[in-house]
Parts: sequence; structure tokens; C-alpha cells
Amino acid sequence: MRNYWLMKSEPDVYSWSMLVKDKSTHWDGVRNYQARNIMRDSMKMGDLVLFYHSNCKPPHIAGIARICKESYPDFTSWDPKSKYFDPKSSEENPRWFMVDIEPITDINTVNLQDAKANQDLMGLPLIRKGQRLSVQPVSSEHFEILCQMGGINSIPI
DNA sequence: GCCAACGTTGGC
DNA sequence: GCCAACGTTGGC
Repeated sequence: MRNYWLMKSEPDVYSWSMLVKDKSTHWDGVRNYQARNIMRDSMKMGDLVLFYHSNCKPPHIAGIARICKESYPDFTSWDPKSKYFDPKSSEENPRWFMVDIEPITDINTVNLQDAKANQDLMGLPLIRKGQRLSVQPVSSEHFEILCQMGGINSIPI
């Protein structure tokens, strides 16, 4: 049973093309408990991820990635030099967790506007007003629709 | 740049 | 445990 997710990143901070170039990355810096719990408890090896570019014009899904390492402590949280430093987190008692993802395939970008206009995507958290969570679940049905909108006709791997 | 929608913090 | 104040996210 594979699960599907959507992860947001600002392209100025970390973009899809950087992930493609890097081959994989650790998803550090998430400092929201709900998003942390999803990464720590629910994301499993092989789960597929829609890589979403937020805070840009237009906001869009840029590619499909995959979980390639399950939850482990976010070491930037106890690094005083990191911008993600949290004095309440330590190596002995980590508060924040992350996963690793790797790129699977480019897609034709799917704009937020087009996702909102698709009646079949009703209920997708991404298009709900006020939804700010940076790590979100996506149902398999919605994932498949979004793949098709991106020119991918069958779910990869 | 604006601001709605949240999440977090801290006084009480 | 409540809630006002504040900070952040992110579309527009």
C-alpha cells in the first residue's frame, strides 16, 4: 500500500531543477508539527511525491519525486549556525524530523489555477483556501489525475 | 505589497 | 486552559 504526498518548496530556496541536479536531498527545515508528524510517522520508502513550487508566478507542480529514506532527525535543528536552529531540539532529544526524496520524472507543469478548475480534484488539500501545510497527503485518485494533467499517463514505478 | 488564514507564544 | 498578540505562509 503506497501513499502519495505533496511537498512545497519555494523555487528561489530549493527548486525541482536543483533536486534533479542533486539526485536526492534531505527535506530539512520543516518546523510545523503537523508536517513533521506526516514525515515522521506516515511517509514510507517508495511513496510518491508531487514537488510543488510555492510563492512564485504561477504556483505549480513541477515534478514527481519519491521517498528514498524514511524519517530521521533533522540535524539542522541542533546546529546553532543553521537558520533552522531550534534551541529546544538536541541530538539526544530531537524535536524535528525529515525524509530524503529523489526525483523520478519531469512533468508538464500543472498550475494551481488549473488544479482549482478541475472538478475531479474537489477535496484536494492543496486547493483548499487557507491551506498552508508544506507537506500534504494526496489521494491515489487525485495523484493519478494530476499525473495525467502533467502528461504522465501511468503512475511511474 | 496586501492580507486572510493559520500556528505559536506567553500572560493570566 | 483561555485567548490576545504576534509571526508566518503563500496566493493574489
